[in-house]
Amino acid sequence: MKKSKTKFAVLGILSYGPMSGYDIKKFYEQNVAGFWSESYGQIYPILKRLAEEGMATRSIQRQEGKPDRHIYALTVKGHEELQRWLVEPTGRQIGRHETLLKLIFGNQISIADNILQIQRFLDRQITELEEIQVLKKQLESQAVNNPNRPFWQLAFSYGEHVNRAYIAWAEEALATLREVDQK
Amino acid sequence: MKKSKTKFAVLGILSYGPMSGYDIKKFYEQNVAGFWSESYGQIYPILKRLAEEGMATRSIQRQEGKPDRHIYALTVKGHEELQRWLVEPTGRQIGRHETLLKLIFGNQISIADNILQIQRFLDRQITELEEIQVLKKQLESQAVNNPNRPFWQLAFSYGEHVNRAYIAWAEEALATLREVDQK
DNA sequence: TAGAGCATGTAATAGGTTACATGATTAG
DNA sequence: CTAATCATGTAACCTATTACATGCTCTA
Repeated sequence: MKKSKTKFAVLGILSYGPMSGYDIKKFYEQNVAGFWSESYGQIYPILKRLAEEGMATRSIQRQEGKPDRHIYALTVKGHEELQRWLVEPTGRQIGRHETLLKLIFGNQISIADNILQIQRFLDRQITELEEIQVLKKQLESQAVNNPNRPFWQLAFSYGEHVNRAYIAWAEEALATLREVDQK
Repeated sequence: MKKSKTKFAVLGILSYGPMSGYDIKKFYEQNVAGFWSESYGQIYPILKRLAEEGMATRSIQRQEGKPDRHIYALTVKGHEELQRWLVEPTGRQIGRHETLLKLIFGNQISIADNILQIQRFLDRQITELEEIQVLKKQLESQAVNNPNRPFWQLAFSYGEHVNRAYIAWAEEALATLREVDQK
């Protein structure tokens, strides 16, 4: 049986403090776009289940002119479940990397088209690196006493390392292909 | 509507030459373990569909003592469909990186447990880097005239770059956490 | 003699996205 | 006046993995 990690992604940000499903979605979109995502279709049913299982409590916050907010807070049981997962060994991940998949079939298209694809990849990675650096600066200026801060710094540092590697590889690959093209 | 790339992964290796569903599975397991995977539950139905749509032809190869092999070969139509996808811009990928997800909740467990998780990650990346280098050496010694070879070299080079970045980050992160631990 | 490799295939199930429904407010 | 933001939730749909069925041969 394959196991979903969405439950833990939800328990995890609830450890930052009580929040709503809407907040959770926003959190993943705005801060973790690089390495995680969740959709409403997953978040809301799981929040409901967590409340039923005693992992979280639900309270309703009324608002004027806006819909009510359903605020979920971690219980001790939910917190223990989160910790159990956090210390558990993480299995090997096999992502699906479309650009690389296309690359190994590169002989079926022209060198120029291959160059174009890698150029697009490179551009995207440059943009992403800039995004990471903006988030990193934001973190550095605020939240000085936030106990989660050192972990976020490590996460952004990860993003920088990996993105720089992507960029270095793409530049090398472009140089190689341009050489092949001229022969 | 979300689009599956399995179809193109299948068309793609058929461009290397006619082969069976079993071969395709083995191919992805043995050569591309790092960035792609496919299961029989996807491969066989898709091969059937490709044959029905005129993207591939099927022939049966009888064997003694072993089951028959159903060999699929690309048609012109299949080849065109593959090329169409290969030149198409690739959208931004949002992978799900479990180690990083755990990291941003690191404040919920001890520093020692965080170190253990990153150490496991580091060990895995070192193993993977070695695997990539074995595959790279294999490629260098054989297949000198294979037109796909340069693309495979780029793919392995990608693997090396990214894995080295993983390793560099993990070592840095471990050093940082060990410092925090001593304070 | 148990298990792995060869080989094809399907059914059950799980995982996840997208579109839709609802409805008020605010910014451009 | 249109679109976005706020906010919750569900249904339809697609994607993908796992387990199972079948059955022969070779290796430990």
